[in-house]
Amino acid sequence: MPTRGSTNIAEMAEARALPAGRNLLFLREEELRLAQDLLFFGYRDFTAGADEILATLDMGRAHHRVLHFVGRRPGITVGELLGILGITKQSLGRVLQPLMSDGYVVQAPGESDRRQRRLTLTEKGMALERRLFERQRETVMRAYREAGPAAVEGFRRVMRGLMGEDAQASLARLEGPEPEGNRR
Amino acid sequence: MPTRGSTNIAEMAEARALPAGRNLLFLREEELRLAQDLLFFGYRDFTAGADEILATLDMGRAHHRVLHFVGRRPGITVGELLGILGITKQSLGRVLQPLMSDGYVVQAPGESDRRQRRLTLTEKGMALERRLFERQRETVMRAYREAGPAAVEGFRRVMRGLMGEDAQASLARLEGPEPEGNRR
DNA sequence: CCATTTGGACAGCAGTATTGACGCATTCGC
DNA sequence: GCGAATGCGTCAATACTGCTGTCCAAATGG
Repeated sequence: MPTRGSTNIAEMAEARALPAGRNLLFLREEELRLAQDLLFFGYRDFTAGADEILATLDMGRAHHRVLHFVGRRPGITVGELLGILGITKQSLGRVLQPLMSDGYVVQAPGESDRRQRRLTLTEKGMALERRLFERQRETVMRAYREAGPAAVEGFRRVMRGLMGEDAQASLARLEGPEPEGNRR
Repeated sequence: MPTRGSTNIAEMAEARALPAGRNLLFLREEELRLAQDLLFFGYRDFTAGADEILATLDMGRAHHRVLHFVGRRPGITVGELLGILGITKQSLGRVLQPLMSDGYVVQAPGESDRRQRRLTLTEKGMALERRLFERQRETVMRAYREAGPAAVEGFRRVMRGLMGEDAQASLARLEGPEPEGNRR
């Protein structure tokens, strides 16, 4: 039973014996381990700043996500938001209700379909979203500046590739043009 | 009260009026919004595959992280692990205890300092870690292949930049050489 | 008119993380 | 050698986010 450094994972020893050249068809052991580490640390620290602000308001990341996506798509319906976030109606309800009763978000019936509740940030909601946004801007701006424009483009390409089809579709919709007269 | 596309965030209209050229000193509004979206969707989908496997074993991401870092640093002490994960002793205890009692991880007193509990994966632990690893390899490999080697390098640079100092130090230690005879 | 869609609401459960306090064994420093 | 510091485990209470399941109301659309 191994208890020390070089364990008996055969593949690991094998992978380490390979030359340093990149072989993207067979992702080397160390390359993936590094990707795992980078994503863990990077995502954690990316969210850390906003989390601090949110904690003072008795909110969490889920609240931020709602503020973010409602801010990005004013007039979004509950159903669309659920699709983007990938959570259940009940989970959304628990963060959306407080956001509305605290005056960060307002809802209005859809014009063509009055079952819908179109969500919009209030002035208060925009102010908070902007505060969180500015906090994260510092983090991302520093990373982008240090890495350079070419690296930024590469970062975007890889992150897109990590997404599943659903997320890529959601992102395309977010980036895309505003739907006609907000009628979804 | 705005309910439609162009809200009254003055900066947004201003930013959108700028030419497309990158200005890294002043990160344009849309660039950061995109970064936020990419990180949210990308990280979520990156972890989704492993999460499925973990759910069948009544485990969560926290268990995976322990398996990952103990696998990366066999003989790591509890304190070092706490430093890397950035969580409290209590939180770690709740996932580490089950992992030990289920035979995924074993602990042994340190040789030079017997207060320490050095953690190591068992065969069973290595097998599970590998299974989770292989699942994520598919996701990352696809993203890397589609993006290309240059993009991968850029991705790494940006992710490193997102990390705070502590995380960068932790990562350097993980990537760095095995400490002498495992004596920390 | 009725099935479907959209959304709200209630109850209960699980996983992850927190703070604070206490206890024990071991090691370090003077 | 002895007190202080370190490494670790544990108890209790709490918060946030997600899940499942059930039920209900309003509006839409054949």
